[in-house]
Amino acid sequence: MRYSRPRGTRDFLPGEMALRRAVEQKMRSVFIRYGYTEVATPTFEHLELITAKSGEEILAHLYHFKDKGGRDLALRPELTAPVMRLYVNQLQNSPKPLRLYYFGNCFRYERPQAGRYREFWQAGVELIGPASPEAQAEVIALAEAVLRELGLRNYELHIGSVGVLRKFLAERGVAEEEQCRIMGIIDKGDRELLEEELLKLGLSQEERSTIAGVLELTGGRDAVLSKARELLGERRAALEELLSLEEILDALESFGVKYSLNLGIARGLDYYTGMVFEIYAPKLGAEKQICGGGSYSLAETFGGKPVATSGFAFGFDRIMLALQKDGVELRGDEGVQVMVIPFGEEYLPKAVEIASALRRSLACELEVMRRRVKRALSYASSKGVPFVVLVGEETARGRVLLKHMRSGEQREVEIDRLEELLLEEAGV
RNA sequence: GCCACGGUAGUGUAGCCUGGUCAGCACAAGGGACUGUGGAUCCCUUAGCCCGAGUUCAAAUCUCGGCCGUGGCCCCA
Repeated sequence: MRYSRPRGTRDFLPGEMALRRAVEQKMRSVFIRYGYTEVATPTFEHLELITAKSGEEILAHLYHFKDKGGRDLALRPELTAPVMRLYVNQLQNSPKPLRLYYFGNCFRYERPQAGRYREFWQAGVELIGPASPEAQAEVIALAEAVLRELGLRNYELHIGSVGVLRKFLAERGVAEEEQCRIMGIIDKGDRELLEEELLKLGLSQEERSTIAGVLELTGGRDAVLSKARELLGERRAALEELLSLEEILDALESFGVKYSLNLGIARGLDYYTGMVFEIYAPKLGAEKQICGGGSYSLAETFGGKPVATSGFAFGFDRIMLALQKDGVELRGDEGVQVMVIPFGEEYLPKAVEIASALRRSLACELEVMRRRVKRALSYASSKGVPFVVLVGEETARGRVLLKHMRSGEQREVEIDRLEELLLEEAGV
């Protein structure tokens, strides 16, 4: 009986895995250079952690189950909440700012499609402590730096603020829960339903059209900001949010990041509070969002002291797709550098000895199928192994044959010098 | 949640419309020709009709359902 993969999951073969690791390495390297250190959290968490403040959209697609002790558990649908739980549990008293990065698989029960899987990978960061504009600007700049260093060319950064609207609603006495629901409707883009719901909340015609107007605002910084100020009039709390967004944008100037403003961005997660941003790779079509982030509040939700937090997550699989569509050349690991082949079984022990020695510094494969030299060489050749060490009667003189596969050139060398010669010639 | 198209060895495919040869081919893989030398040739071997029901004397082929895949809508990463 053969078994197929569960729906929406993928197998990664060596070729693809090498590329994924290469991209992952590059991402890590940028995170590290911005001062971030890695954390990891469990693949599953208590259901309540996930349901606490994720939003309906996430809950509808959750993988949840009971374990043998009757506990309600869920596979993580994203990583910000688990990382903040980790922070509240164990890192609250560490020096600020705290910069954490992570990389992990997440699960959502959705209809699979190009760039959308039930198991997918996210890579992201959380910056905990600073509330300053420059801190938030740096988070955006970091996301952009990663994409730039990966060599991605076609992407758009959109910055907005859920704070402006939330404060607008709060000023009108709308409870936080209701705000979340409204933001969810905005996120879905159903403007009719939005109008209806705002009416139910008792908002006046003027207030409703102000909200609709703000949501439409997209484009360059100055135009959007002045229009937004005009629309918001005397609503102080909302204006304050707008001002703090402006400060972030000012800070972003020095980072040299290009963006467009979009006050219609709502985000599907309920924990965002202020600045939000999304990055799109237009070539990916429907699943074009490759990054999402912003400033949020979760520490209190998990029983911690309030603390300023912001972060983002990349959809790793979508980044891979975007790089591919952009024609970015990726180079994976080299693979096997040298293969050791004995001339018959009597030389096998010596071959094992030599391979073991080479493995101190080289990726070395030993012929273990007792194939004829001819077949073994054919294998090495088709696998693209650059060097072969042939172990035979020359061992009596402490020597072996070193063959360069590309040129076909071959010479007798001392076993003791083998590693040194290979390191030299392979340039590794 | 909705819509369209698809599913034949590991991979790529022929056959399906017009049911009826042991389901054909290529590549890959393992072995041999060829007991110390690869990218060549020849031979052999391994390996397949997604699952289930129905129609029929007979189903890879027709019908229905399911599963899976690809893409679109919606939403997210």
